[in-house]
Amino acid sequence: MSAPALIALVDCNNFFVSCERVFNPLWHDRPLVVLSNNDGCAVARSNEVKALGVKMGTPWFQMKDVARRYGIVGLSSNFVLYGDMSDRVTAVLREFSDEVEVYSIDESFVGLGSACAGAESPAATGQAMRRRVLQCTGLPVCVGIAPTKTLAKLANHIAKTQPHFDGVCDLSAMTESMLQLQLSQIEVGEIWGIGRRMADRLQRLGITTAGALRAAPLKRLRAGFGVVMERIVSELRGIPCLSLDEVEQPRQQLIASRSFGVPVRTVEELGEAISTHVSRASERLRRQELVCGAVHVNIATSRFADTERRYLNSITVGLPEATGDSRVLAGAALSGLTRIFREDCHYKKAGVVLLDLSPSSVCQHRLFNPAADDARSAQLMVALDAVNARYGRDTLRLGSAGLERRWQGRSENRTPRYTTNWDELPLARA
DNA sequence: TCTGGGGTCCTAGGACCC
DNA sequence: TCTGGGGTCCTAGGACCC
Repeated sequence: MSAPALIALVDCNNFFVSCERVFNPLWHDRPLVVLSNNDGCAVARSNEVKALGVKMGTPWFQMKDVARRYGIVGLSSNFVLYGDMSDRVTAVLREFSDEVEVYSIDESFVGLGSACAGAESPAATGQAMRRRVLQCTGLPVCVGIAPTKTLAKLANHIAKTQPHFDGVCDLSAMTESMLQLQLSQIEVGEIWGIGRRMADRLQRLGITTAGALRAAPLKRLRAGFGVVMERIVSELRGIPCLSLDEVEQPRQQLIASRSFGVPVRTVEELGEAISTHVSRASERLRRQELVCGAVHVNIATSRFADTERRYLNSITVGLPEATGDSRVLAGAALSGLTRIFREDCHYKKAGVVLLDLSPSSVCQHRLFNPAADDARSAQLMVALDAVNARYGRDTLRLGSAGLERRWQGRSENRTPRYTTNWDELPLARA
């Protein structure tokens, strides 16, 4: 059997910040953050800002003092620009290999089967990629090379954090003892697929590093953590469980959501916002040549509102026929909103509800690929319709009970709860 | 005053059927 | 007092990712 083909993970360094620097050299030496929508919080940080200890997702207003003291520049995000830069990086990578899986806006997996032909080593190919991407786009990238995706991610982490690797780390070139030494220095939470919760659980079992997880008994982990963990551990051992997907799959859902900058006080405003969301979503839907079979509307008060009562409710409206027609989708979304309100007795009594809180709304579309199995789509759509017709408001109640449990499970000191009962909300009356 | 906006996959458990 | 078992489909929720 031949050695498994190698995979490279090519990841742009501080991607959004680097994109901004390409177009404004003045910012090369300044500590920089790129901010989320409404300039809410930091979604990208330059190395200088990272060194100051500013965490990903820190709200801008909370770092204003630090920003003033150290001259941090905060920039509004420009996702059209980042998408364009991302496409350029992908185009360069395709010069090296036919097997390119665009994993996210700033990283791609690249199959090195053909890319290494004629090259002195996989690492040399990685260096060539770095030079070429920098030359063509101005963006710095790091490359991690390994026999599996999970190891390639860790290799990339090593390339980024240990300067003597010069931006390229090939784990397949290491001896077993060198590999184990590297992995034993990486916290278990750094592994791709291990989030905070899993990391906590593993740490309680004494498994604190990637090396320890790699050496832990597979069967016990499978029993305790499920199939996802089994795959991660196998991948750490060099057994590929996640294939390279070069062909982009159509989306299964498409979400348009925004937090409101100001409190929304009337149902009418909410309705207008939902129409706007639907129209944005439909536009993307059509651009991706998809149709959708159901519309999901979710409204919630601000997660940060300092009030005892929080409101969160949602509804799924199935469509008789999959469509991308924004008028039909808006109609479905608004009927969902109406239904949420109709099922509240307070609304019925008062006629008008004024929300004196700051809600955010989400509009979500479940999509079906028209080129795929139509019968399956139809069945699913009918099923969604059937569910809503059968259970009506009970569906909502079940949902809210689950959320309540979840919320209580997460907060230790105080247990504010979500309610779907308007009577429990501090509402201004019309 | 101000706290992002997208996505995916897996599993438990209920409804329903034979 | 007795109270099948196996199967499918579906949803909500939980976990993760960037």
